[in-house]
Amino acid sequence: MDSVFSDTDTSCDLFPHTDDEDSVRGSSMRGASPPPDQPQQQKKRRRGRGRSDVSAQVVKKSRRLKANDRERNRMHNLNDALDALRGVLPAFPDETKLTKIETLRFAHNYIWALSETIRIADLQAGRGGEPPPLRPAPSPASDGSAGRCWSSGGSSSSSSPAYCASSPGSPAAPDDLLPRDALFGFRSFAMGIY
DNA sequence: TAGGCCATCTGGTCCT
DNA sequence: AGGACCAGATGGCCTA
Repeated sequence: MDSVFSDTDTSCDLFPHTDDEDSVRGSSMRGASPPPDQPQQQKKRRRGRGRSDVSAQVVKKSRRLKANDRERNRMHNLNDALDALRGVLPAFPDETKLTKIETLRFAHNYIWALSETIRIADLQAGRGGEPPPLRPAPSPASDGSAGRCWSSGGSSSSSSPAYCASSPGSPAAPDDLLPRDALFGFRSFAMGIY
């Protein structure tokens, strides 16, 4: 049973990457490591059946090249998905592109912030009272790599960030909902700067 | 120049 | 068996 995000081929559906062009057949190789010329192995083998060894090597090499091509394409799909994710995150027009890790962390925090906004709005609509306290942010530390800034400040759970003043809206267009300062504050917050 | 980020290659492992 | 996924290695580019 694959989840909605089950990989394997869904990414290809969402972000069809024309691998034919941009994975320049075989040797685009920017930082490609030089072919691991296995010298000692070359010298060692070659007893007896030379011919079948050669053909086996040819087969092996062509399999490797195909695998390289697939891997390249897979990474391109991954990057396309990352670009799509960047596209729905709030960003200033003149801002430099988020790195991969920044994009993931930002998205993680952004989702949390939006869900908090919705939760608070629902609660307020329900009883018309004071805004409930924010729940603690999900600790990215649990995912292993992120989050050195999250718990350090401790400001996130007590003081209501600026974005909470806005009404919940489409995640696709938070720029429209937030004043620039609030957006910056929110973004800094969501990026883990606070 | 060091450090960060990235693209690519590669071999291993898991899955279908 | 072949493909997808993953992590390590390598080298290029860019910026402080």
